Amino acid sequence: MQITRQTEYAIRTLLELAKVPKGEVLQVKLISDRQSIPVEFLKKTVQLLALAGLVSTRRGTQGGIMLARPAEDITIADIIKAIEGPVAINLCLEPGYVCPNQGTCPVSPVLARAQGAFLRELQRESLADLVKPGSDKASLLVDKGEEKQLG
Amino acid sequence: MQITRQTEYAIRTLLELAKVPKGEVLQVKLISDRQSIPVEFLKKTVQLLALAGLVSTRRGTQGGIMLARPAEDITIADIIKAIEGPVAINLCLEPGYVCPNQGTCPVSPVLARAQGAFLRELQRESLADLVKPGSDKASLLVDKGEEKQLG
DNA sequence: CTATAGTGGATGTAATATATCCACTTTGTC
DNA sequence: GACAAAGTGGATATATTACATCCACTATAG
Repeated sequence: MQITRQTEYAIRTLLELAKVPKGEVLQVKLISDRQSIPVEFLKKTVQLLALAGLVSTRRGTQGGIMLARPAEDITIADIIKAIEGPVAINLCLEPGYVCPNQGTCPVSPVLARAQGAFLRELQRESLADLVKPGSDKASLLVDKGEEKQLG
Repeated sequence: MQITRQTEYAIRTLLELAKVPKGEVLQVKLISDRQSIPVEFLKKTVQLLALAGLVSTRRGTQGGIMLARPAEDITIADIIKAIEGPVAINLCLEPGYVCPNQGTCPVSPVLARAQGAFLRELQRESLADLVKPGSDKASLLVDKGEEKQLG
């Protein structure tokens, strides 16, 4: 019930890229230093991001990586999906899965709605929104409180 | 980014309990048969549910387990929490965690909101709602479609 | 041609999820 | 009171996944 550390690395990486003027590249090594991410591991992560079409890469001296599309068009949902594959909060929501309880199971609809709400929320803000200062940091506390209310 | 199988076992177990007349118990063994859950594993699971105050247990012959509170007062969010502990979609949302990037990190607010939306959705329906027939099974397909739209 | 930087495969390690075994306690019934 | 049924709890095993490292390779700017 958590995004993986690799996904978090990916998010932080893309945020770094989003902060850089369009067209410029950043070296993976540099990002790994800034964000304290093991280089070799970050390299793998970047490959997944490239495969998903979120970053493009340039080899050789002066090489590096950059966003493959405008920061306005990338959301955290995209990043999670790039690293972890399609989001499926439970096995029964995985694409192609056929539930043995075909329609009699009342749980999957609920999980599906919750997952939908989750993704919808993540799609509301782009990387561009996130890197521009003065956003809504206060909401963190609010929502954390709500989580506490649960238990 | 998935609930564990154990959590799903727990959900299915509580649904079984919710279907039974109030005050009656079900044996763990019986539930494990009906739901094809390894008995020994289910026993552990039930212990967690009991610890969380979701089921109460009766030992000895004629023993078994039952809901510890009305089915109207139990949601899937409660069950997830009982088995997996407090929901924290990412490390930085875990209770007591202090982010090294204290307030400069734009990600946690977004994740927190998404997680909030997720939990809120799960809290909208109780076990009682789920076991009564004729609910909203159609929404499954709708929300799955939306997930596809993402990729 | 050489240093730089991404590519890709193999491998290792740790953590977690899943499951099993078994000895023990409680309790209803004969 | 003995016995069987049923939950309790600890130890252990296995599988899967997450996380990480190593290294040989390829492309490219200067």
